[in-house]
Amino acid sequence: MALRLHNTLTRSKEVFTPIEAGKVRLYTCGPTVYAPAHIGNLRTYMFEDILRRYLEWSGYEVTHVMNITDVDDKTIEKAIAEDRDLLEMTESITQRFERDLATLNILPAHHLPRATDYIDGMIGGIQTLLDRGVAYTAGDGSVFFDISKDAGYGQLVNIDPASLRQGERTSDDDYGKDQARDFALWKGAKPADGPYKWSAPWGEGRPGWHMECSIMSSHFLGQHFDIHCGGVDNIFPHHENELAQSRHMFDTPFVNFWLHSEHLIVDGEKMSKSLGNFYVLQELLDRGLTPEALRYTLLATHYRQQLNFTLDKVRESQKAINRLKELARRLEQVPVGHEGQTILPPDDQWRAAMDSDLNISGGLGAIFGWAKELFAALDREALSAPSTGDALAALRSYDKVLGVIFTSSAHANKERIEELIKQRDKARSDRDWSRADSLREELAAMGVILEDTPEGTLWKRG
RNA sequence: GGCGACGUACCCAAGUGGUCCAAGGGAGCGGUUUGCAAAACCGUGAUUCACCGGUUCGAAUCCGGUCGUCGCCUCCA
Repeated sequence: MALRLHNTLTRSKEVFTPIEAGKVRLYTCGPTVYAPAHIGNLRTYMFEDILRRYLEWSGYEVTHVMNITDVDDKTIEKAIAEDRDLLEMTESITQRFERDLATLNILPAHHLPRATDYIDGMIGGIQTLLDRGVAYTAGDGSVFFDISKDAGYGQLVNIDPASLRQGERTSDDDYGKDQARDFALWKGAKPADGPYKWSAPWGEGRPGWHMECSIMSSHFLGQHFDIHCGGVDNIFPHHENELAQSRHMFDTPFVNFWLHSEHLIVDGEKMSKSLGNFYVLQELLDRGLTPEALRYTLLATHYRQQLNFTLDKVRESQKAINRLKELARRLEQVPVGHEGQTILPPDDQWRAAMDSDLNISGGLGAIFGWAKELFAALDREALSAPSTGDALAALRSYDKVLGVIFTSSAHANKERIEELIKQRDKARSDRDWSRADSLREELAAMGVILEDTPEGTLWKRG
């Protein structure tokens, strides 16, 4: 059985074979740091996290690079509007971004290069394209890539290059393109850019937004690497252009697998600021939703399917996670040496599902089906000690990918909650049921659900 | 207009030619358990996979058509 991934380049599932045995070089498109990430952005990073974790779970050594776009129209515009230094602003947003990922238990990339640190490399790349005759300078100091020189142009997005050149939107562009969809490798400096410009042989300005990914990916991963990811909106023009320029800058194939995640929509509609259904992580946490429940919600829908994000779905996710956490707790209590039946973990089912283009629903189905058997055996006190150990180990193993069961996220109000529970336990031992019940209601109002067990009172978030 | 995805029980969702008279999660109902709960367990849920037609011994799964939903094509994950 082998891992198969859907390659946008061929629009089909292909068996994944790394360039270098046992190792995977992975590049994922990171954020443009002009505003905090919204839940839709985070969906894509969650998909990439599952991809990376599953590759690692399968035994690959992964090198993961994510770019930080810290110079483009939006970042410059915002810095100037707020009268802040560009790098100071982008750095603070980048740090918030990293905190958001950590909150959701998304593994940080091994390298997080900032575009502004690689401008010299980008200038060198553009020079190569000029030298090779596939790029040209425009009157204002800009440099454009000539797509008519690229026979493969349009392959990723699946459109005929001829139709692109007949595009009717040519005149929209401020820069002097002489062909419809030629794209900017370098943007000549404009007054609106303020101090944010760099010197190049053909004039002052800044890199076009596709160039950074070619240069930074090749810097860390080589000119030919395994997987490049992003959201579907990146397919065109960003990745198409990145592929075109890389193909001509480098003398090797560029990327073997292009993977793209579908968008997240909210309550059935596209998320947008104008519709007012625009969620940022912190707002969701402020509503009392837990990081684990949000993580589960974002990972439980297959990455090539639109994810309809609703608050109900997050609540369902919380319950699903609670079930697995409860299973772990029960397994930990089985006495050593206990006799009983053997129940094997569903490793084959889990692997078969995940190997099929990361079929997470199938994988979760396997885990929950197995969980049901374990609970039934545990209730009958009929699970053998070896099976218990295997089950716990398997649960920990699956959670290396899922990242929602054995988490120890800091809970707000934890001390207050535990104090109230202590008072209630006292009331219960005094058989003061009305006081015990009112304390339980008070805790319920805080979103805390109690479980009285022979081993004491447990609590969890609802 | 071009490109693409999708339509499976009350909701979410896997399954892509027979082992499916269709996984799993959530909600519901009845029962066990519990001081009461919670959690867990037992039982209960689609004779059916948007609709119509076709291929086949056999289709949720393949082909054609119809209807519907959504996305990309412009900055956007």
